[in-house]
Amino acid sequence: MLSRASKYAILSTLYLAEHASKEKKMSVKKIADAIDVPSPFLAKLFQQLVHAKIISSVKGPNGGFYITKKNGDKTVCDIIENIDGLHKLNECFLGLNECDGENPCPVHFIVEPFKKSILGKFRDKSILEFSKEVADNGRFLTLKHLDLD
Amino acid sequence: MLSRASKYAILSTLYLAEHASKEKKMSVKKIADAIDVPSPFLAKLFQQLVHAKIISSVKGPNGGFYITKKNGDKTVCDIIENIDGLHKLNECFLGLNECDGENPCPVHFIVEPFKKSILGKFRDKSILEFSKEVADNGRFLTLKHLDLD
DNA sequence: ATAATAAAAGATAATAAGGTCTTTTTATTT
DNA sequence: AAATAAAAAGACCTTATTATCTTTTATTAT
Ligand code: FES
Ligand code: FES
Repeated sequence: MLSRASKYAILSTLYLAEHASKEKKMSVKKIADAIDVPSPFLAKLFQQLVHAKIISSVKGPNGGFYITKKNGDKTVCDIIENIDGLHKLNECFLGLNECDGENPCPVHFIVEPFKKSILGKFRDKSILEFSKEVADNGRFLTLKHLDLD
Repeated sequence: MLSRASKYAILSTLYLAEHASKEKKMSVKKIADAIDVPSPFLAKLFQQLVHAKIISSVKGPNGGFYITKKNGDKTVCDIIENIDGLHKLNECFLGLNECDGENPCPVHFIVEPFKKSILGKFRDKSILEFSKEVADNGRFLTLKHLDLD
């Protein structure tokens, strides 16, 4: 449904929201290591996100990426829109050209509410709210295999 | 979530279930044309499905593919399992290595019930039942752009 | 000013997914 | 028996995605 690129971008942005700030910027390398994402690839993705004003960046020593209040109002939806395009969230589960009630596939009426629900969450919650939720629940959104024992 | 290959395989098999029988076998070409799927690609997919005894085939003149009662008891789940592998239906929506309640991502509790529900449908309904449902509702499961006016 | 640091930009490479083509085998019809 | 039709098998090509590398530019600390 989402490309790996979008997933990387989402996880990394949430990580950034939780761990960086204007005062404590973070380099791609650090973030990439933390959540186990290929760092040159992430660099590309972050470029796009800066362009879309979803995150901020400063070059040079002590530079790096961070998230301002204003950035934080952006949504996961905005990330997806900029990396994959929103249509990726609205495709028919079985690949029909149109996903709607007019000529629905056999699972449409299961898929439709799910899509509505997830799109809603991605659109209505800001990135900061998402990241707060993650932190409050003590979650680690990393691709690294963690041994949590 | 599902690869295009799986989607093609599912749509084509449902088409086959509705339109072919031991007495009226169908060639790849015909099916591919009907639902607008690349025919050599479909041929490959059908090979795998025959191997997995999900559909049947006979070579030579008036040969082709068809579905027996026994085939018809197979499920969409079986198709997915043979083309993509079932794990494709159980991945984390945001790409985490494990999708479970232990370290869930922010959308896990929306995704989880959806996955359960769709997996249930794919596992409990036979291909014949699915295809009957499609026929009864007068649906066309094709990738061709239909002008339904 | 200079050196160092980190992002931006763009070119390039590797891999995987999707798609096609050719030859072989098997069954059917004439 | 010969011709033909269709699937099986496998090699091959194309495109998109994922990933990396190199150069340039901006910023900061010395
Ligand atoms: S038509 Fe297939 S999911 Fe909506
Ligand atoms: S952990 Fe992300 S969907 Fe289950």
